[in-house]
Amino acid sequence: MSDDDDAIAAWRRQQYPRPALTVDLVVFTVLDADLKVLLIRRGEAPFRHAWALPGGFVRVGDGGADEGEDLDAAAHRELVEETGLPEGSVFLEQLYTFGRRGRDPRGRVVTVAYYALVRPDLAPLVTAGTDAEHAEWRSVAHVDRATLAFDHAEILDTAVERIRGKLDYAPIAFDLVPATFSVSELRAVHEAIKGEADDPSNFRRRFRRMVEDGLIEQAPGKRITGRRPAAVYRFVRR
Amino acid sequence: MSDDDDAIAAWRRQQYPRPALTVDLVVFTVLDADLKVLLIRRGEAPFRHAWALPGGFVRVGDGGADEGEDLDAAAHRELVEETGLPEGSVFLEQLYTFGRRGRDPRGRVVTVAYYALVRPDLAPLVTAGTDAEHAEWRSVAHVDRATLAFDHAEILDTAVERIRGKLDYAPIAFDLVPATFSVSELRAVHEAIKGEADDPSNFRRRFRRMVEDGLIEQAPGKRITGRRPAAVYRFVRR
DNA sequence: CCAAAAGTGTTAACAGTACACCCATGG
DNA sequence: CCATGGGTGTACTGTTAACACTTTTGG
Repeated sequence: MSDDDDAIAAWRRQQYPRPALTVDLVVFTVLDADLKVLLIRRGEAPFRHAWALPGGFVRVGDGGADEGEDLDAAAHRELVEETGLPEGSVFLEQLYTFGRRGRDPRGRVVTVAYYALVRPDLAPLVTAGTDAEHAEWRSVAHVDRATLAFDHAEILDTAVERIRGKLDYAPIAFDLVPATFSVSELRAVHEAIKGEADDPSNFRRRFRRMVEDGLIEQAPGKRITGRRPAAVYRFVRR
Repeated sequence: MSDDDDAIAAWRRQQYPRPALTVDLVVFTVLDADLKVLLIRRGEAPFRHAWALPGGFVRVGDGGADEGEDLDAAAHRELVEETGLPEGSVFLEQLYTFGRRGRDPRGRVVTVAYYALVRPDLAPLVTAGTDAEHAEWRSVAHVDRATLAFDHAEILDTAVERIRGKLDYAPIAFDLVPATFSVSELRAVHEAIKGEADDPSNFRRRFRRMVEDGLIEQAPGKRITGRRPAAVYRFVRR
């Protein structure tokens, strides 16, 4: 294929200007029936000392032997670096790509945003990690959009919109509860994401339907809360 | 902000390797009750003579006075360049970003894919344009995925999946019919996208509800088809 | 008159909403 | 014994799927 090789060589000589490429992560969890997002306090300019989403540059390779990493791999790597959570324990999906010029004062930086869902039993491990002093779970409702670095307010709002929409037709709530959960724990997740109360009785019917459909199965034991113990269930992965 | 300026200068000297950045377009229309996608026959290596999605490089700027263009602007520009259709006559939305290493033999190229919806009365103008000989509307059902350039088969399938999903909750079908349309014309669009028949009577009921909700209003005149003439309607933009 | 599409109507099944009510437990 | 959340039931409403039927046109 010397035809191709020629074209490739010519193309490399041409050297169009290229943007820097990053991935940013919107990492959610639900704690105390409240939707939280993981924010990092920046240690360096620009936006030094401001709160920002975790993220970093995509390893792109040198165009030769080093081929770099896939976008998804970059997102996974950043997730592990910033949270310390084991690979595979967290739901991760591409959200949207933000490339407005001027969104980064350092120059043209395009970012591929991902969102992640962390189970609440893993959430405390994140802020207990090596980056303890500058990573924090913050209530999505109370985050001050105006002080977030870059265009991260827009990214955050896009991610919230996405999980609100997906909640109705995709089983994402199961990534925000422990491996076993009670009916009201799952309902609390729905309420935290939607931001409004959900009739316990009606939610229970939808829950029962999922059991009948084999999406959920009952697990042994009971959840002891100080009130009446609740049955616990687990999500059936397929 | 000399703190920022220092950081910016230091960052520019660092010069991480950067990927090339393109936008690719999945341009849909519906002709003869069949979902079509616009394909281009490539004139240059790699994948010379293969069919591909239209697209091109994002103008990124030189990091100085030239700031380049936004991603959406790049997609709009490519759309105009490749279809010749007037700005604003076509629905355009970001789809997904594909950045698998090895997806382009020339090196690391990340592409932000967009999808577009072209009204059928405008569709013939596209293939009649200056690029007439190498742009073609092809039936989505019959496109040979295996011979498409790059990872464009994957991009196409992602776009089809997207519009199938959105059809149920977003008014995208109105971007695939002329300014005025009959009930069965709109139904034909739904059927073309879903790929299955839709009960005419039940579709009519949903249609009537949209009229009652003010989403659609009746337009003067009738659609003469050779059979019984049908009432025509128009979408009410809000 | 016949084929075909426009257009109307009916039914049963199902899913969502609102609400009343009983049950089990810790304090 | 009582406050609280777990858990059950029910009446009402709206939506969907399936299908029978009438109307209007061109050939």
